[in-house]
Amino acid sequence: MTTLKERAGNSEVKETTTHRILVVDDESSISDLIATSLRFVGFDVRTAANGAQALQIAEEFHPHAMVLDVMLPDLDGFEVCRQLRLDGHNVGVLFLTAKDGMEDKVAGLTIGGDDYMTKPFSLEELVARIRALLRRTGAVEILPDEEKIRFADLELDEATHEVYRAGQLIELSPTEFLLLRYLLINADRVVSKAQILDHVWQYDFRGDAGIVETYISYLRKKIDTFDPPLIHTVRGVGYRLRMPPKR
Amino acid sequence: MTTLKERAGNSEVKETTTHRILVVDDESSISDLIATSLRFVGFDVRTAANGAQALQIAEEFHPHAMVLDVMLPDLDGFEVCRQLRLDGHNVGVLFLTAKDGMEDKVAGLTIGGDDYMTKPFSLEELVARIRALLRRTGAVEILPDEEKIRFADLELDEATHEVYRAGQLIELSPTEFLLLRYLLINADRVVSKAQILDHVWQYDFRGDAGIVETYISYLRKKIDTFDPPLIHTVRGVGYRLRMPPKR
DNA sequence: CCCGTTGCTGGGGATTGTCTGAGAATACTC
DNA sequence: GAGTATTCTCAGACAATCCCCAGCAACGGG
Repeated sequence: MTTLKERAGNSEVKETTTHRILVVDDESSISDLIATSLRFVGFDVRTAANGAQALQIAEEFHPHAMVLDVMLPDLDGFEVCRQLRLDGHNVGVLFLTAKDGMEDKVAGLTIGGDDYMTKPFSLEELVARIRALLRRTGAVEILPDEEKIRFADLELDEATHEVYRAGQLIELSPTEFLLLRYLLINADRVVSKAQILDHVWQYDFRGDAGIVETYISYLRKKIDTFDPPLIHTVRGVGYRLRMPPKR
Repeated sequence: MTTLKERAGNSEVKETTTHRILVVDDESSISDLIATSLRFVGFDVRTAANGAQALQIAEEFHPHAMVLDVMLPDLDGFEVCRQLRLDGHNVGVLFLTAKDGMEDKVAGLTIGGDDYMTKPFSLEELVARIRALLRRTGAVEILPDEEKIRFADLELDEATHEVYRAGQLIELSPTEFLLLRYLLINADRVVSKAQILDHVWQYDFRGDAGIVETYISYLRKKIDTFDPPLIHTVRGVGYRLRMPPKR
């Protein structure tokens, strides 16, 4: 996996106003990864390694949202959440759960505005869900209410999971959808295959970057057979979504 | 008819005006669950863990409706209700009871606009009943009195529990009805199987999400054999009620 | 213009997600 | 208390998707 540092200064859409996010996970590799990613898109992030610490930090930090592993060394994630609510913190929570066993415990996690993801996940998805969470819990009037991303005659709707090109509905597989969203968020900028891999694929993906080429090819077949092609290859660097130079 | 335009965030229909609901249950996990759910659909919620506390809070909070466990550590639910009425509080009550002989007793005691449910229940149903309660007790001119939800040629009537597709009456089992209702409330947006499970099924359901597939299949057989199919699968994400793409 | 490098794309096997029917267990109804 | 409706589990069938590979195309430096 490429380091996230290399991306500094050249990608993602930054938040206009700073929202505070508290990330709680006992594996520092995971919380660092998440924190770096969230910071980079403009959030104000703090991390905690256990439940007690989380409660303590929340007390002074007053996060708008939390990323909370359900499996913590001391209190479990649910308890942390419950205590926060008792203290009157109106905070949206994105729970993280391992993909085994816990699945039944997951019941009840999506009531209210909360949400959950199973590990491993893709960072792109994490950021998208945090945004959705902030939007839902109403803590935020700043984020646009409409969950659509547009570029040229491309339109991607997060709520309905629909994609239109030139007004025409296009069916995409889950991975294709994530990839296109990443390209759209970074419209007009070049993104490297490594960046794409880091954001779109699950963080434990151990294949090579060739897979990105395959999926770019899929996307092109589906959305770029229309007239002005939008997905452009920047040889040796990566890909870029851009309008044809008009004159 | 529930207006869908006032939909907020990514699910449920929010109240236009805030109504105050007091939730009384000695199990904090239950009252938390209920409170979170009610808050999320826009109510102003307070909780109490026993009868005395309930009376005290009611004194200053003046709730429009209450969710009241009949089994409380001190006074029982009926007594709490009686005292409130004596004090001139015109409040609709939704009683909660465990699933044991008590049911008949409760049924006899729910006078006027009151209602009761046996534990465990589904959150979707709870919200529906609170709304019905507010409507009946008249405390509320704000909620629309026509209790119908429509989408395309589908019509669901909350008062009569009837469902029509293309003007034709369709018989649904209780669970099918709740599921369809949830889909209708979230018409046009994707809902995950986990969300459906959390809202439609009883909160103590410990099975896996496969049950949702089964019920979607039942629903399709009953309401989607008509011409434009409305229930659509979004692979890897969930389900969505939508009109046939009209372009 | 040649050739190494990089990117594109079709093929295909493995995996995963979804649908549906059958049947057991439970809850209702008369 | 028998008969019916409903809920829920499970497993097989089917299809979409994921991922790897290999051959070919395009590019660009010498």
